[in-house]
Amino acid sequence: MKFTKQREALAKKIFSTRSHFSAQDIYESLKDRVQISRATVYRTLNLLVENHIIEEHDFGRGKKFYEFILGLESHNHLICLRCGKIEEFKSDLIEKVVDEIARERNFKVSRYSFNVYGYCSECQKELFKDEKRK
Amino acid sequence: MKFTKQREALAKKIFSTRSHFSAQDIYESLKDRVQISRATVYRTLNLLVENHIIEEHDFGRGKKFYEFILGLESHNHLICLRCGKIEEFKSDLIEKVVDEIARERNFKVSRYSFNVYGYCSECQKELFKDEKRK
DNA sequence: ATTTGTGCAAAACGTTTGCAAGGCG
DNA sequence: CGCCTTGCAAACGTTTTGCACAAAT
Repeated sequence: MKFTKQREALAKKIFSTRSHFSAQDIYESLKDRVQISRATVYRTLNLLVENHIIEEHDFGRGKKFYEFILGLESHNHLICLRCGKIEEFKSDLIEKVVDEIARERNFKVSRYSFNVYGYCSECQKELFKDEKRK
Repeated sequence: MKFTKQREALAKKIFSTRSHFSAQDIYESLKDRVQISRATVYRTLNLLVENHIIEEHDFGRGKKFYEFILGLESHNHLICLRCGKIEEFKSDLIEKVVDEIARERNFKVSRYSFNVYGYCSECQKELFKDEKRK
C-alpha cells in the first residue's frame, strides 16, 4: 500500500470532514489543490469502505454518500426531503431489534441502515409559509 | 389519466407479484406478451410510486427495487449479501423509535427504511462449506 | 379534436475499468 | 527495479428525456 499525494490529500479531507459527502464533493474540493482524477477518488473511497474507515450510505438520491466512521459510534439518519440536511441519532432499541430479528431468523448480520425521511423543523416552517402564500 | 394496454399489463403484473422487483424484471416479463418499452415501464413505475401504490427501495445494488404496498402493512427488510434474497419482518418497536425521534427533533416523518444486511441461514451453510474447502 | 401516453434513440448520471505512463518502496 | 497507483477516456448499467407518432377520452 503506497502513500501517494492523492491518498494523502483525500485522507486529510476525510479525516477533517464530519458530515456526509459524495465522491463528487471530494473531487471538487481537492481538484484545484492537488492533481487528482475522479477515478482515483472512486478507487480510494472504495478502499476506505473495504477497510471500514468510512461507511457508504444510500439516501435514495441516486448517488452514494460517505461518512467517516473509524472509532465512532454507529448511528442512524434523519434525511430532510426538502433541504437535504442529514441529522444523526442514536438508539439502543434499534440494536436490540436487530439482535432479536437476527436470532429469530438465524440471520448473520453484517450491517444495517435505518433512515428516516421527512422534513426538518426549519423546512416545516418554510412549507407552512408556502402553504399560506397560495 | 388514460387506461392503456401497457398500463393494464403493468398493473396486473404488479398486483400479482408479492416479491420485490426491478424495472428490468417488469420489462422482461411483459415485453413478449405486450408491446411495451423500457421508457414506459420507468414512467409508469414512477407514477405508481408517487401515488403510493408501490414503494421504491434501494438495497445498495445499483438499481431500484419496487414492491406493491397498497393496503399492506409496512415492514422492514433483511437482505442477504450472498444470494440477494429479501426477507421481510415487522417490528412495533421500530415504529415507536421513529415516533420518539420525530417528537424529539421536531421532524415530520414521511417514511423510513430499515434494512439489515447479512447472510441468510442457507448462505451461512454454504459459506461454512467454502471455508472447509480451503 | 384534444389531450395524454408511447416508442425510439439519445442523453444523462454516477461509477467502473483497460491501458499506458508515472512514481513509491 | 518492480510493482502499485494514477489519469485518461471509454464503457457500463440504470434511469430520464425530447420528439414525433399513436391512441384514449
